[in-house]
Amino acid sequence: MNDIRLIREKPDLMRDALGKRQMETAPVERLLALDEERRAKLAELETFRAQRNAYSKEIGRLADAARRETLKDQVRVINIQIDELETLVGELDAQLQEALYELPNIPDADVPFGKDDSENVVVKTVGAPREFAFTPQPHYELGPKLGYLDFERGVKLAGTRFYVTNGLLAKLQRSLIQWLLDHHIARGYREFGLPFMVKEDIMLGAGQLPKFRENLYHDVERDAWFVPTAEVPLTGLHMDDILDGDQLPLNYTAYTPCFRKENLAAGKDTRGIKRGFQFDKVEMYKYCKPEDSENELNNMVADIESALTALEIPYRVKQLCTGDLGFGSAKTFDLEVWAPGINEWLEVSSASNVRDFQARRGNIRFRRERGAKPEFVHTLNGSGLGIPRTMIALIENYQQADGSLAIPQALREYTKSDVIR
RNA sequence: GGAGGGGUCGCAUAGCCAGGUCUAGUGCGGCCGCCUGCUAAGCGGCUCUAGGGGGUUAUUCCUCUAGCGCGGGUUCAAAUCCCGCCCCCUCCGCCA
Repeated sequence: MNDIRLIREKPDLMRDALGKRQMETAPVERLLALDEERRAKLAELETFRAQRNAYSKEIGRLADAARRETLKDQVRVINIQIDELETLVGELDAQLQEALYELPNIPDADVPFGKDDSENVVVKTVGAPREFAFTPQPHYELGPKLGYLDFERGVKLAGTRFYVTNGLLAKLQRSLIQWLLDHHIARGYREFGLPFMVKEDIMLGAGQLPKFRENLYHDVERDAWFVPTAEVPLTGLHMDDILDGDQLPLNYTAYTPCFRKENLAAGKDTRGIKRGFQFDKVEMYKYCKPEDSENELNNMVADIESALTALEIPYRVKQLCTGDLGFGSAKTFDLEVWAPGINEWLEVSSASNVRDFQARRGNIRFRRERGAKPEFVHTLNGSGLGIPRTMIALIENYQQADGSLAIPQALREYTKSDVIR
């Protein structure tokens, strides 16, 4: 959510941001009109309330019964006005809120302009794709051949877009999660074990609702929503808090499964384990001071890169252009790994500086020092990493001519073996 | 699932039964000042959040509104009375 005062005072910033994102600017005009009307009515309402407070106080003091009754009558009249105005202001508030929710974050000045994902910019490519002496197989053939990846039983248990792993592949996946967490912890992140369901107001505060309602699983009886990413509970941790400025930045990491309803047509995008209704992810998250967020985004990207480097898989870093930037993000880098079997770059991480967009909505603030006014923190999030796609990269990059898989050096401590066959 | 107790300005508490100087008191903590070789003590003052209006527009300032777990209701007026919900504690029952 953007700052209404900023939009009020500098509407061109918002119009410009929408233009860069290839979006209509009409919502800004509607918002400005709403805001002006709301403030006018609010002033009116508050004047009446001040009047009522004064009269009520006087009634309490008056000894004369007749005069008391006269004043009571006057307040009753005022109360009719107040009721009307309260209803009106309430409606305007709701509309304003809704209008604010519809406006995306303002892209940073250094985000390249572009109309869509075709204009994202590859910032760097690290590691050359491995040369194979044989034709590398896609993971969805290799896995089942090894007997450790079972699509049929996934469907049997939970329907389309689910799968089952077993044996060494299941262990490799668990090892990967554990290694990633330990890797981040060693670089200064604190691990969290989180609920995989959250209440609706946490979803709202994290910005998943109302926008992504149709993509979320939830229990209608209990106000419990399955998390689509650990970013949601990690944001929720400090909602309505006023953090101590000295403690910032806070670097958090957590493993959770992620649940997303995405009704895609069957095809290239849903083949294999690339896009399930449930997937595992290790998430990274930062709360920091506004002046530090740009640098912290670079730090986070470096942290993700160090994981990919240690896993020894070729990757590239892409900066998203204005037209492809996520709704809440001011600046985003995607990290993609090379998958030689399916022959494509796979997004395993997306690291974003959200600035105060999420903090304002979730009311997450900090105080620079005792007595100072609370300010909104900046938040950043990034995957570190998405597990299924990283698994695809591991399986396809580490496959050997005999159909077995080598285990990356970094993970052997966890898997207690160096090959899967 | 049943019975009882509780949720108040950072922390601890008072206020609620008997609605109105509650502008929510007190203690602790914290900040500023005074006093004092130093420290401590003592004395005085200050202490939350959000929003609106006015004045300057760089900050300071003046004023109003709202907030006592959340949401409704009664009333001229609600921390206080009524209804619903949430959370915490104790005990009983059930259960992995």
